[in-house]
Amino acid sequence: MDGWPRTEAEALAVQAGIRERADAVGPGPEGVRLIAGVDVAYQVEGERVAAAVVVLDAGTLEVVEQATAVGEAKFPYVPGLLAFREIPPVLDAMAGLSRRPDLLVCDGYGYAHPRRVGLAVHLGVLLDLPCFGVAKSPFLYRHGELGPERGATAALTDGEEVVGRAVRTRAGVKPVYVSVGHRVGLAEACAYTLALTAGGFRLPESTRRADRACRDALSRG
DNA sequence: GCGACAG
DNA sequence: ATCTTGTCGC
Repeated sequence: MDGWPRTEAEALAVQAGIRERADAVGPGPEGVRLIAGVDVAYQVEGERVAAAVVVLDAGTLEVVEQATAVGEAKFPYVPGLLAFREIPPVLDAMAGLSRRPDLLVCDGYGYAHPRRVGLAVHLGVLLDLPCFGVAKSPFLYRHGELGPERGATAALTDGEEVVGRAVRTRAGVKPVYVSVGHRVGLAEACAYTLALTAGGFRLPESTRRADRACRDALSRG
């Protein structure tokens, strides 16, 4: 990672450029066969980080391939600048894949971001791959009530603007927060989220697998 | 200015 | 994110 930002000011400038390159949420990719989950784990004290990309068969949700990478964190955690901390190790892991996924699912936000350049937008643009994010908390945003059944949704808003959707992936359990990243529409991202949680867990199978993989990689290597 | 704040 | 065992519940 050569010209990676080192200061917040540099990161903000990079974000502005990424936002300009972000694809205006079109209809999305056709014939998606490979869906990849992305996640990063950190070590308590040190700078060590581990990233994992796990590729699933879109039809069966079985793991097709996975790659991990361990290294040193190159940016601190700053709300709104999470991408600068997570992307370097993720790109390293991506380089280890033999096949290019058709769609990426990130653990965090995309468009639902103070400047509309969350992790899923940033990663999608850099790799030029369809990408969206699924977060576990609403961050700065709000949403109305949604039914208790699996599949219920409510708009996630920032003032008047809809930035994503709260999606109940499991009956009676706290919803997940889906937002668009790059080259995928919100409705489609939500549909993929439900398909990826058909197994009964709150989080997408893709991020569950990636979460486990990067933790293992961190504890071993 | 102060606190809150995806992971 | 991470520090953390057992435990209550379907």
